[in-house]
Amino acid sequence: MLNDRKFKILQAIVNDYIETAEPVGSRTIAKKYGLGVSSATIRNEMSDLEDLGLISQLHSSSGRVPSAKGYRFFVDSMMQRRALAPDESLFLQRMIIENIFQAEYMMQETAKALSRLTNYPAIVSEPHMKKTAIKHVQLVPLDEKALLLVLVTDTKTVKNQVVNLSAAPGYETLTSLSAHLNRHLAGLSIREIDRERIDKMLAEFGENAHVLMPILGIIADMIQAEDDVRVYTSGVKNILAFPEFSDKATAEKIFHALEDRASLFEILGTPYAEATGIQVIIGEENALDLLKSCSLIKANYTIDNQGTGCIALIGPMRMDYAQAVSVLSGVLTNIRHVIDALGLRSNGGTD
Amino acid sequence: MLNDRKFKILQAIVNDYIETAEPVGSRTIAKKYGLGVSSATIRNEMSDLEDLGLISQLHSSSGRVPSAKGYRFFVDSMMQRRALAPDESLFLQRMIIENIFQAEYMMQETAKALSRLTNYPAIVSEPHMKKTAIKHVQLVPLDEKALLLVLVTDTKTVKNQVVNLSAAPGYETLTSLSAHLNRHLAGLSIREIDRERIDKMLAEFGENAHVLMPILGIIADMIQAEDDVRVYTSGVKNILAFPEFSDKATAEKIFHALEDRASLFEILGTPYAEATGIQVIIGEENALDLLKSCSLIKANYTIDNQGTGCIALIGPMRMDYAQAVSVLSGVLTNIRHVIDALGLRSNGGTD
DNA sequence: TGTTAGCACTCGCTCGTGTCGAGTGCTAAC
DNA sequence: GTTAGCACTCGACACGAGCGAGTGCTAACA
Repeated sequence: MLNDRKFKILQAIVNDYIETAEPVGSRTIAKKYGLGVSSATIRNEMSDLEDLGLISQLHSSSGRVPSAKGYRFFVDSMMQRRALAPDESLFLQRMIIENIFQAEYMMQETAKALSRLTNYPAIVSEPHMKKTAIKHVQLVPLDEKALLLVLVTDTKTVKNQVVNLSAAPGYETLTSLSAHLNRHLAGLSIREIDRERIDKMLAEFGENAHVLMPILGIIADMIQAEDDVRVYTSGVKNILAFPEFSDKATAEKIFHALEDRASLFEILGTPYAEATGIQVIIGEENALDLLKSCSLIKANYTIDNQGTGCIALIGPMRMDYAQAVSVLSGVLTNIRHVIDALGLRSNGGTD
Repeated sequence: MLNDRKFKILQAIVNDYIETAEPVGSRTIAKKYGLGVSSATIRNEMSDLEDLGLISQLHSSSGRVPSAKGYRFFVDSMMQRRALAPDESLFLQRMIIENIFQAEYMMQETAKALSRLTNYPAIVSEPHMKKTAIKHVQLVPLDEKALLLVLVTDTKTVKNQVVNLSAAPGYETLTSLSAHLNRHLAGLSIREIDRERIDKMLAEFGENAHVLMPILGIIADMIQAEDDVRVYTSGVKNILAFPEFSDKATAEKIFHALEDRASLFEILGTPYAEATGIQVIIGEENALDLLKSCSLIKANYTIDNQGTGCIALIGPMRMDYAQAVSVLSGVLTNIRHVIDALGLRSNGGTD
């Protein structure tokens, strides 16, 4: 499609513009990217590239800027996947070690790592768990009027909540009630707890039957909350560093969108389970108006039978795609390691 | 010190400048704040106010702007404490109800409420717990190679962590080990767990002695983490809305400071336990260079025998002190209610 | 036929100038 | 003590000239 020289010129324009955020002129290319031809020749080639819609001018005597189509071509055909630098790998490895036993912080930490390494805002969503099941329930004494309910789910997350009662049973009683609860509930999802089972449990609870219903209600709430997908961001302030967002109104809009749960899901797109690998969505390709001047780099990861989560980076169209893609890919590998270590059977898309 | 008319003029200048962020001229005051005198008279009075250092001019023909001294006088002598609006009270009350049983989210929610109600960035730090004691320990089975350790402290926070072992004991064993742990550890702080006690426990653990040391190590870590004071922010993006921070470099510096734990503590100031009531720190009165052009409104709250936490709002010097102070005061009352309800014996400073 | 030097042209950027208006300080009159 | 009037200051804004980076076109050259 493009001869070698046009290819190199387009590459030079994209790279230079990513680096400087200034329109790139023919002389700059001739001097800085030594192709062995004069600026006049480059001008002719640039004119052709413009006819192809790969670059464009802001006004009739300015340098050229890559168009969305140009970025697309760059990403698809000439971007060199960069290997992670040693310190980047180290950073990610350390993150695994620190987080492998704390699944609940992992997503937040992943977002932090992404934005730290790339200086772009990062979004990470938890996998959508289709039907969380109870793995273990434990009642822990607190004081005369309260006990603590600890719930472990099959997704290895742990939740706890204080249960206030007019009179809480003592330690021994709670231990035996915990045993009853586990025998009945372990392995069940919330829908499987039917009338019949509750009746049986009420009978076993005997004089403590009055504590059962509040507990079941709280368990239901907890699982409900667990079924809600959480979503984390990090490094949002980095957008202030990009000249394309120097307009305060734009910056504030993006800040706002990245603070709001609903719009975060809009950005990630639903259903986002379909695609595998790392997707690069450039400018106008974004569904959201707000992001038409941004690029989004995202990837899905899947936990078998439990659903798909999403990690993403947002930047200006002029973002460093090579870096962003390689860091995202490294983080994706990390997530898979952690999921495997936790025994959750990862099925994350290859890239 | 000031005659009645000067008083009113200064008040008008401060109020108008807080509202508009534009230097206030004599005609504006004459027209908008009908004092019954002409602009010329007001000009004479303004000249006197400037001699007193209460207001100043940006250049020789601009309107007047309150000086730091002027704001100080305003706050000390003429600010009218505003009552909370019904919807604000409602908002705060609902927040209590939703959070009273989730002490760990309370601080984050408090910060959110503060910034939501005032549109200023908010900072909330947890009280510094001097010596967290163990209230209850529970071991919960997970699978063949792991168990869950749940720790309840005397501050009513609950922590849990997965303990990985080569072979984890079964349910009955864990129940009896939990009982041993509680008998020995309940009521102790980490320093009180001495060699002698550990030896006794090792003896009681019998064939399961090998799990004790990892568990004690993790408990120590948890309490250590609990002794670390956490600090939360909310609404930082609001600074973008103030013209005084329209300079992107300034905005970014503040963003940065409000993201960094260490600088947050610098902002709150240590030791911050001394003062009671709501403090208003204006411009240059701030110790930190970064905040010399900002104002800080803060208050401490104390939990008996456990230490002091801090809540604060940051804004431009031209901030709405009356609103900020009343909202902060309302939130302070809220915190005391929650602390009382949790049985933590509040001792928060009156204001 | 492809490449290059030269040149006219475009257009954003910067800087100086002029005008406008909000605001002040001073003075004289009430 | 208060006010009207007036000269003065100075930032904001608009306008125009000059500059320079960059382009497109053309003619000459290898």
